[in-house]
Amino acid sequence: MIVDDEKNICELLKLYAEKEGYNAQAVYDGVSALKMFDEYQPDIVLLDIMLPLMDGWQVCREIRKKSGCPVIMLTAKGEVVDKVSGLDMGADDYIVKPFETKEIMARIKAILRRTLPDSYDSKTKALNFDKLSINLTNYELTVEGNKIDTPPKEFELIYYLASNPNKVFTRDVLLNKIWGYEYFGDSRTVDVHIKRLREKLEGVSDEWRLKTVWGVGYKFEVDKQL
Amino acid sequence: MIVDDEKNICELLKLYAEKEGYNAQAVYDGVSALKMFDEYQPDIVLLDIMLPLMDGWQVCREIRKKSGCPVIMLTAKGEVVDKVSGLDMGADDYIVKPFETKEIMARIKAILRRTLPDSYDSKTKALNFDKLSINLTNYELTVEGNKIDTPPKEFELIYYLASNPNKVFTRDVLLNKIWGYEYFGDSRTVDVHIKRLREKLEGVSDEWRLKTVWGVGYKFEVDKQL
DNA sequence: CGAAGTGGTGAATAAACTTTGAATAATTCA
DNA sequence: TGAATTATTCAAAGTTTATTCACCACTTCG
Repeated sequence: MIVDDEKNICELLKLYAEKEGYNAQAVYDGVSALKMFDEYQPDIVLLDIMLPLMDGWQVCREIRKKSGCPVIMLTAKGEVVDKVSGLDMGADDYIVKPFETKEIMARIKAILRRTLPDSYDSKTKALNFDKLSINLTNYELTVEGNKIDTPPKEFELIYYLASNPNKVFTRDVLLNKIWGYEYFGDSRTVDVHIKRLREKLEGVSDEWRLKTVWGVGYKFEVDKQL
Repeated sequence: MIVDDEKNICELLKLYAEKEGYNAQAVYDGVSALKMFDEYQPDIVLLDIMLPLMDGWQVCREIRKKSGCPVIMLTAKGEVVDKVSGLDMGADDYIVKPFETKEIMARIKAILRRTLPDSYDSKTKALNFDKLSINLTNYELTVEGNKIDTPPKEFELIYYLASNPNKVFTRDVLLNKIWGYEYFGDSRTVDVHIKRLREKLEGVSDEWRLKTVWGVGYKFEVDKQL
């Protein structure tokens, strides 16, 4: 997502981003930026500081409140910026205008590499594994292109597990992250959802699986890397 | 992890990092850096470009091959650097010497905020020894990359022992730390678990072993240091 | 309203792991 | 060397944890 009041700059960045294979959306003021952010759920934000309606700092702060999405600040040359307090505030990088488009793209690439899981494809906004694709944008799970019906909870569960492949999550953590509340009484809720997912994904691929870690929890296990 | 051939610089950075509450390790050449990297599994690396034995670029490239760990490059003022190709190569940020310590800390903080899991627990590190890796994040024990099945108690036992290599623990201590309660009556519980671990790890390496300290307890013994 | 889809529960069953006790082996020390 | 102490091993019994199932409650939507 590109936020800058100079439409030309937006245009330029958008073109370059698309040339790199990214999806790009541009908005021209701070308030629209926040709105778009919620709707569009970008993987990264390029954010000018001088903006109508709400300045870049405020926008950055608002974004930080609800998301860890990386933010690159664009600053006009000569603009006095306290880099330290800015970084401290949640921005991930600075670029001074006028900039080298090539440099911006390199920085975006560098940040995304670190930020997103290897299996995430920012072009389609989906997590991809052998024969399986998990797309948060449209809440869709596909196996070799065929849609698999997955109710919300099931979808969120597999999405969460698959965003951190190989990492074990306890049931507690999953309940908190996905169900979003402190869970009372014990129950086999998570297990049942795991079971239902397993049924649906049975025999699809042997490169990944929903694995039980006995006495601990579950993980989305993936064999090969790269 | 701080890598710089000027010990003073290392010292300075280390002091500041520790003031911020981080653990810091310093090494002074590229080869040691890679070695330390495997052992220490840092959360972030500060890496000078000019280094003895192997330069910063090469070190960065090697690190990238096996990990997404963030890397900040330190470049001497006037050093000619192609920022773009550098970022593209896997570095996450640049800092030009002489630097503001405050700025470095802010950047580290910014990167870690994004990089580390929600609840930053420094325990999510892997213990690595010759051919053996013990990874608490995925609850996985691997020997030369191959997973070894280990039930919870066995895993926790070897993890605990291996977190303090060469230190002897009595059965009582182990029972308390791992089983988590005062243990009454005598039993060979610990012994049995040790036995099963030994079976699984038999002949894997001669650089370490689960050693009985007669009349006292057990230790995870490692030959070489560093 | 009623059918279909979704989410959660408790109980039965199954699987995996841990502990125990006893037999055996190794080590220490007098 | 041999008695005493400590460690190892084994398999069976015991325990804990996971899976599954059937069912009920709740929501959604025609």
